[in-house]
Amino acid sequence: MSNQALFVLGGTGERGVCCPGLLTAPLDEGQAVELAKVFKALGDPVRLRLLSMIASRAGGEICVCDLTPAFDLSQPTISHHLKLLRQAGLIDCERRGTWVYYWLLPDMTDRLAGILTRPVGGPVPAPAEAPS
Amino acid sequence: MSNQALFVLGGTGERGVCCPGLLTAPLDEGQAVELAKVFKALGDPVRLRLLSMIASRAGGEICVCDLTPAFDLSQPTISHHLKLLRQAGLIDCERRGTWVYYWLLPDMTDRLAGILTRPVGGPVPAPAEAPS
DNA sequence: GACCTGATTCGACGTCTGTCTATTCAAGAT
DNA sequence: ATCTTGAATAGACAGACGTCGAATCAGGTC
Repeated sequence: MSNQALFVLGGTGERGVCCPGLLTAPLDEGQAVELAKVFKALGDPVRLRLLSMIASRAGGEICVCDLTPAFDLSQPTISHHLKLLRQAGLIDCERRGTWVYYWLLPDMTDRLAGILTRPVGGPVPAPAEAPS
Repeated sequence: MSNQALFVLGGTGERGVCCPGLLTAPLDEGQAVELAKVFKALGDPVRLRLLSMIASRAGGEICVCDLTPAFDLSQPTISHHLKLLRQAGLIDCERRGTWVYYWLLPDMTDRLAGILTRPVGGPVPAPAEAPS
């Protein structure tokens, strides 16, 4: 159950349109639960660094053995964080011989970016911030 | 210390350019810690729903008294979640008479969207997903 | 086969988080 | 001044989370 978390996120099928969006209409319970899983995965400094290392890697993928030494953490801990990122649908991996390689799944980050992007008009510009 | 969390996020000054980005280069420790605080604030279904209710509100702001009854939670719990969103720099509030009104701070969501957006070229398209 | 190395899984443990009730604070109304 | 209502704070507590060491699994080498 990796990418089951895609309700608002765009669904698994084609979905050209630009996402309902967090900022345009109230999320319902189920949507919020699914979305929260993904943001929760991003809510840890170690996982953010892992994700950015994976995403920015020239060639598109990186070996666990190149990730681990960048942290002052045990190897099982890194493995744990990678698992959470994978369960959130942000990355995927494959074993090749002795090593395991990870890569970004850009669909998910694209969807998140879309969800956080305000529509041109917005729900209404907001009158001002300090009336009194 | 509300908006102290803006390193990668764009800084407090003007910063027209489109953010270093999570996906283009490895985040350093400090950047990751600050960014994680914001994503952590988004990593809860209740807070996501609160944020979306606030953001999508016509007029730009909403009274706490309109938020609370939408949830099956105690009033202090809602207050607690609003505080976390505020500390993350995602919303702000103001008391007007008996009531307290909240509104979105779009700068933060804009920055997050930018951070999650891949640059046109990308760090390199990624060769393919399943070599072997 | 036995052995070695890279990576994941398992259990345990301390900390952090979400929730509650009770209390306090702020602003009006009587 | 006292009371009432809306909201925030304080303290408590169960459950989730991040980390570790030990054990297990997957491949390759000898």
